[in-house]
Parts: sequence; structure tokens; C-alpha cells
Amino acid sequence: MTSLTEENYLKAIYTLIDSADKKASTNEIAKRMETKASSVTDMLKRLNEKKLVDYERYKTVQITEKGKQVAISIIRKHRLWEYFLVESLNFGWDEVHDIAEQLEHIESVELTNKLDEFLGFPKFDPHGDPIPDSKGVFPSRESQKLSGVQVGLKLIITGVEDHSPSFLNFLSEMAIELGTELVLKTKHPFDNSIIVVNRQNQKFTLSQKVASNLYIKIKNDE
Amino acid sequence: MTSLTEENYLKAIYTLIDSADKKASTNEIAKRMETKASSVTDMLKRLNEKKLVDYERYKTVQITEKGKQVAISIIRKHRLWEYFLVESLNFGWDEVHDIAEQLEHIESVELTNKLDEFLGFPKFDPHGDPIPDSKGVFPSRESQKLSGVQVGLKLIITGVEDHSPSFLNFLSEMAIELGTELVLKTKHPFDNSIIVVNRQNQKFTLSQKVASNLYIKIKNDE
DNA sequence: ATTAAATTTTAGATGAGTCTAAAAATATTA
DNA sequence: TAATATTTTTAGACTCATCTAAAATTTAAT
Repeated sequence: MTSLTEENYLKAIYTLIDSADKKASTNEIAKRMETKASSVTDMLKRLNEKKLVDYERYKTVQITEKGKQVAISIIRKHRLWEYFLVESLNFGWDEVHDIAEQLEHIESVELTNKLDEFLGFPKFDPHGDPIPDSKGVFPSRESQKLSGVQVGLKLIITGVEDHSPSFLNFLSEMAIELGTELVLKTKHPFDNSIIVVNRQNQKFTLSQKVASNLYIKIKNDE
Repeated sequence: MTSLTEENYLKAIYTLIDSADKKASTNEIAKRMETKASSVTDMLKRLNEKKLVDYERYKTVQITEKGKQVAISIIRKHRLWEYFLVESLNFGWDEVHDIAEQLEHIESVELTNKLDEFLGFPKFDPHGDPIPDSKGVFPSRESQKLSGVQVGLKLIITGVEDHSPSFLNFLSEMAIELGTELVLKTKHPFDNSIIVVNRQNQKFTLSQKVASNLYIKIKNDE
């Protein structure tokens, strides 16, 4: 049995180790969990007892296979619920994170799988993040960051790196959402900002920071 | 802010006081919460502090208006989620209680109201229990217990009093569910058992206990 | 290689929620 | 009404998750 708090720690540790390639130090975990390092140490001992992480004092943490499965299950639930909130209940994609943080801890494999089926087995959530299937396997994203693309290509927005409401709001204001089609017009090497054009022929300047927080797929001409 | 545990206590106290007309004694609450009387006393002090109940030591508890609103909100969420699980996700009506016990604590008024809207503002949950609206008002049930009905009448099952899986399972075996039409044939005064006939002309004997756990509506002949 | 700085861990406390065992108050019954 | 039984409350202890402050360890820098 994993408690709600343990689940949140495992999710944070998994995300640090596997998604980002930062190493999961006590301080990194504390920052992500918005708690103190001493609390993290206590929890790491408990998780180690339960064989959910491999932990030795003063060394960085490794997540075990068992711990990874728990983390992936939470992520699966989080993303399925986000999809439900946006697609079925008409929430905006910038409003669903906090609610999904609660729903992700509902315990019932059958519920998760029936929800998945109800939604039509979606592969990506409203932020473009991949949804692992019932066996814990992620679909491949087939996309790259906007900041690494050549001028002139036609692109489709497929996801975001930064999920903060402020960033998502900013995108909304420029009418950028999942599936939006853009053409990359210019790159300014001096500050790494770029200029994109949408289908309505409106031009937008995006900073390096924005561009590196957007995932895109290159669109083949029809 | 009310914690998950506080919410569960309030729900139990509200159900004891308002639904059943038992008075909410420490022991009654302890039994319903499957905990010890001493734990109940501790919690009553906390709830009293927060003005969610009126409590004086050695006296029976009263729930405040504030506490009642919290309890009704939990009940509303519980029944909406049960409706969702049965109608949208195709769970059986005997499988949804434990999952709804978890979902009822998800905190977001907007979520609850959007779910309500998505489901088409249902008035009764899959067990026939009334769903309070967003203002906390219950629809009237317009039904009575099977045990109090005269012989010869055509009836429709509208709800159950006992929600235990064993009882719901028992009903399933006799093909009795919400909306099932029955005619009351005989009443045996000696043990208060009754005989009913369904539309397939099958006869069933129901004990007093079963009959008093079924809500029905009398059907007017077309 | 010592010293200084940063990170990590322990020690001890706190709060929520629970428990057991014993004491206090209320209710029942002879 | 006095004795007994039942109910309810207190007292003290436990677990989970957290905190602050101080100690231990590792890393970086002179």
C-alpha cells in the first residue's frame, strides 16, 4: 500500500530521473516537492524500506522497478483525467492540472482502464504529453522542440514543456494551442528569438525561452 | 478547510441525524465509522472548534448549518460520481460504492457542476437515491418502502435502503434492478414475507427484511 | 591538503488521527 | 434511592508526515 504522499514523492523522483536527466538529489526532490530536505531524507528511508527506491545515506537515489511502476501508474491516471476534463467536461487545458493532481490518486485499476476505454484510448493528453497504456508503455512522441527547427518549415504544435498556468495563458493569448499550424519564418541568432506565422497570416515573435518550451511536429506538404 | 477524515465524520453524522432519525450518539457514530468511541470524542471536539457541529461533552451531537452544507456537498459528489461510473463507464451498480467513496472528496466546485451538466443533471443515482443540486436542495423521492404496500398493486423499483454489495448481489440474482416492474401478489402476516411477480410471470418470495430495504413507486395503469 | 561551502542527515518537536485502558458521567433497574 | 450497567470521556502512547536547529559528510576552492 502506498500512501498519497509516497505516491507524490515517487512521481517527483521518477520525473527527475527519467524525464529530465537531472539526478535525484535530496535538494532537487525537496525543491520539486516544495518541502524541506530533512523531510525528504525521512521519506527516502521509508521508500527504501518498502523497496520503492534504492537509497543509501549521502548518495543520490535510484528508483526501483517497483517504484517506477507506481510512478507510471500515477502519471497514466493524471493524464487520462486531464484528457477527460478537457474533452468531456470542456475545461480549458490551463485549468485542469490541480484537479488532475487529486484525481491521479484514486485507487482502482478497473476505473482507470474503463476511463481509458471511454475516452477512446488517447495517446497524448491535452498538453501533448504521452499517456502510458495499461501495461505502463509510453507511446513515442515523434516530435521535437521548436527551438531546434530550421527556417521555412510548416509545423504543428504537439505539446509543451512548461506546464505553468502563466505559460499556458500566454499561449492562449496568441491563439496557440495543440494542433495549431505555424510556419517558421525567421531566426534571430542574436537573441535566439524566432518569428512564426499562423494560418491567418499573423506574425508572432517568440523568445528563445518560449520556443524551447514548445514541442512541434514537422508537417509534410500535402 | 475540512480534511478527508472530517468530511467522512460529517457525512456519517448528517446521515444519522437527517436521513435515519436515530440520534447521533458517540457510539452510533463510532459504529458507522468503524472506529472507537474515544476517537469519535476527539473528532467531535475538533469539529466543534470549527463550528461544524454543536457538541457538549456527554450530550448528543447536533450538526450545524455549516456542517450540513459540507455533508450535502459530499453526498452530491458521491451520487454524481456513482451515476457517472454506471452510466458512462458501464460499471455495475453494485461495484461503484468504494470508488465513489474516494471520488467524493475531490475538491473543486467547478468540477462537480461540470460533471453534473455533462451527465444531464440527473435527479437520482443508480441506487435511486436523490442527488442534491448545486444549491444543496434534494429532489423529492415520491416513493415508499415495498414493505408498506397493499396487495394487488403494480410497482416500480426506485431505490434501495441497504447498499451493501451482498444485498445488491442478491437483487441481481433475482433480476431486480432500478425500474423493474413487479406486482405484489400475497402478504404472509405470519412472517411478513411477500410474494411478487415480475413481467416474465416469475414468482419470488421476499422476506420482510428484503421488502423493507426496497423503495418502490406505485404504477398507475395505462 | 586544509579550509570553506554546500549538501545531507540526525535529533527532537509538533499536529492529525488513531488506539487501549482506566476514570467519569449518565442511564437503568431492582 | 442505591447499585449496576452502559456510555462517554480522559490520559497516555503510537504512526505518518512535517518542521527547525544542529551535526555529519561530501564537494569545491584556495
